[in-house]
Amino acid sequence: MKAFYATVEIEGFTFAFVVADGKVIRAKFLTKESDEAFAEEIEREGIKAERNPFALQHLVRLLQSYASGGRIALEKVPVFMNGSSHDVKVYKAIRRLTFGHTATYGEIARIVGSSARAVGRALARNRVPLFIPCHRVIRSDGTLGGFTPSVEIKKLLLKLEGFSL
DNA sequence: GAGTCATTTCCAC
DNA sequence: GTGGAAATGACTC
Repeated sequence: MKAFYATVEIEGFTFAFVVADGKVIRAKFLTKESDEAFAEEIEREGIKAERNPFALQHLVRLLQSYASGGRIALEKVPVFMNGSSHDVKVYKAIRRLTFGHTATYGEIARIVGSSARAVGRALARNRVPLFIPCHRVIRSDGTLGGFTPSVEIKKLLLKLEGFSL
């Protein structure tokens, strides 16, 4: 598969994403690893990704304005969802959450007919964070819950969307 | 199967 | 109201 990748700085974190066939197939906040390491990780999955911010400049701009506080509907960007049918149901439910809205794990669970615990597991495996806005899913007691790789990122993203934490 | 979770809910204090 | 335990369901090994 032929794919392109690019990175964007969001609030001091590097966000890398891979696009193939006009869809985002993989995204990740890089905490420790370099973007080269990210490219290698992608390649191990059988995807040859070439760094080409120019080809992806539309998305790069979108992310940059999101990073500077713009109301960008990232959940509208086409993504490739892989995972079990349960995972995909969870992802679809979450993509209905628009900018500035949140839901609890339990609410998502009721929509897809599973349990809060299972929703958390599905989100932990989310391959396209931000585009599937898993940071908008919080715990019912008002605390954040978890985030991979770091809740600090979840906190930042929610702050970007206007929540005071 | 047993063990692992990015949770929730219920029931004693 | 708080704290702990049980229920929970999908997943991995």
